[in-house]
Amino acid sequence: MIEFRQDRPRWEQVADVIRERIAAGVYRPGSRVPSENDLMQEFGIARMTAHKVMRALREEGTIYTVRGLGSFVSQPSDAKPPEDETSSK
Amino acid sequence: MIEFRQDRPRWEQVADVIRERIAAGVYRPGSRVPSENDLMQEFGIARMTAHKVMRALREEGTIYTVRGLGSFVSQPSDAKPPEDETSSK
DNA sequence: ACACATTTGTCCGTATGTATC
DNA sequence: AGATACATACGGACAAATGTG
Repeated sequence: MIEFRQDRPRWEQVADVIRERIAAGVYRPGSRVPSENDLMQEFGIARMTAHKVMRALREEGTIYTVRGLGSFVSQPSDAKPPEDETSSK
Repeated sequence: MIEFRQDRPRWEQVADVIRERIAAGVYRPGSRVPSENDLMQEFGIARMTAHKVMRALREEGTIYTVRGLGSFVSQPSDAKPPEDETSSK
């Protein structure tokens, strides 16, 4: 169990942990990262807080999310799954 | 249609109703209780709320659940049915 | 073997209300 | 007033187990 600092939002601190695990290869490209429910369990946070974590990681391109399935580590070759029809391909 | 009180969670109030019906013999031991879909219809609640109701009743041992089949009233004599492949049949 | 419907398990997206800082 | 955090609640979607045809 991690200790939450008082001077920074919890969702940022949890996002840091996930980011570190990806960098360390604990979660590899294409594999699933913990669900919001998992984060709730592991870090003892509410669902909305866990949701903020995933949204932050998604918006920076670290992960991508499939509704009803889960979130996955982005592939280095395909960091941002495209909402991009103009320049891709 | 029941009236939901504002001071208690809906899933608790629905669980109360199911519990009362079991106590009254409306749903008897071994017989099926309404599915989550049924609860959605009857009480006008969302599926996740219905799911919470069933989880609460399951965790207190009032019912047991078989995925793909439904949930059933626990037998007083057999409150928690084992996964038993050796002696069944 | 296959398709289909039903049901539960699990997932994410979102909104509201409350409390705290 | 605003940001953070929690609990509740609704909605939509995919997966797996079960039973029937």
